[in-house]
Amino acid sequence: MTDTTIRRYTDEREYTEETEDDEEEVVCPECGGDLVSDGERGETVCEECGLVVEEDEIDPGPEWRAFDAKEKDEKSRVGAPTTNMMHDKGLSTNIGWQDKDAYGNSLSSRQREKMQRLRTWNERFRTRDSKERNLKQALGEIDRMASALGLPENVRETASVIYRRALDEDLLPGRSIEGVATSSLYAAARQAGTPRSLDEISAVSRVEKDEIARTYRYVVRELGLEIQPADPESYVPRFVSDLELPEEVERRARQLLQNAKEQGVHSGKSPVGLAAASVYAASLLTNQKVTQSEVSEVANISEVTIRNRYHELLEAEEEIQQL
DNA sequence: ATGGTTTTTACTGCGTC
DNA sequence: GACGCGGTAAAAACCAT
Repeated sequence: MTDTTIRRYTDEREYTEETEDDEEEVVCPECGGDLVSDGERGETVCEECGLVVEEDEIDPGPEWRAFDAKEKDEKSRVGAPTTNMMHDKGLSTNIGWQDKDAYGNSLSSRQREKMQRLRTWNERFRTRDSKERNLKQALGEIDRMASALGLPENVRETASVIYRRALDEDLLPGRSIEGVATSSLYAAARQAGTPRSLDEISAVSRVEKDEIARTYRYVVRELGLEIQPADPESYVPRFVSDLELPEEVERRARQLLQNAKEQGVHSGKSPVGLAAASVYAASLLTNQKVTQSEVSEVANISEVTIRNRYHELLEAEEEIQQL
């Protein structure tokens, strides 16, 4: 047991999951020969066997140079690398970037302008309504979960703000809407000081706990959300009311926790466990009849943990009184 | 992967109603 | 004897490296 460890119990540790992939080697899938790109037609052809490898319509990766033909020639790619990451798997309408018609002939300047406008609008609509749909579904989910957890209005709003930001920052591709929605709610609940444990959250979500945790970390990191480790005190009121204990217990519990904090006993421990223990200890001190198993029930914490924690709480209490 | 820390699980003994 | 409580050892979970 060390008192220097200031590990925080969080569900928010960051994992580095970023992988910077190098550009893939461009070789012919058939014969392995070098590929030569034909700027004229936007095709890539194998030197050896003449296989024509289709160029991608709209590059789903770095989108910003899809219209720049010169760049494209220099860094030509084979095929569309990540179509699965797109919500529609790249199946919705795409308009080629080249100003050629179906036969490879150049378009008149009038036509070119027209195509340009079409591209713009097609892109706008495509992304807009996919995002709208996305948002609608997510907000529905957030609402559903929030009411299942008895979370107030402001938390839902925060959650939806977080979700929107995630959407704007293109954090969605590769992650489920559900997962991100759940994570947003989790984050919002914590930010608002009415945290729900991962267990509680995952109970009402359609997503596995693991994924929620992972997505949560990701979202928090990408959006630079600042969320402190949950404060044990914020769980107290809920436990107290679930157990139908008087308000006196709540006050006492808070007091215990504050003392513990001053003594630094709480670092690295589960906030939920601490809260549960404080409630138990407090009801002991105020002569309420509550069993450990009852508390462990509402807090979703093992009795053993409650025992360990509440001893520590009482010790901390004594120490404080001696000063 | 590994290691250190915390939490959980499972079991046991003790006292009381 | 069931129940509440305490303790312990081993397993599992978790975070950090």
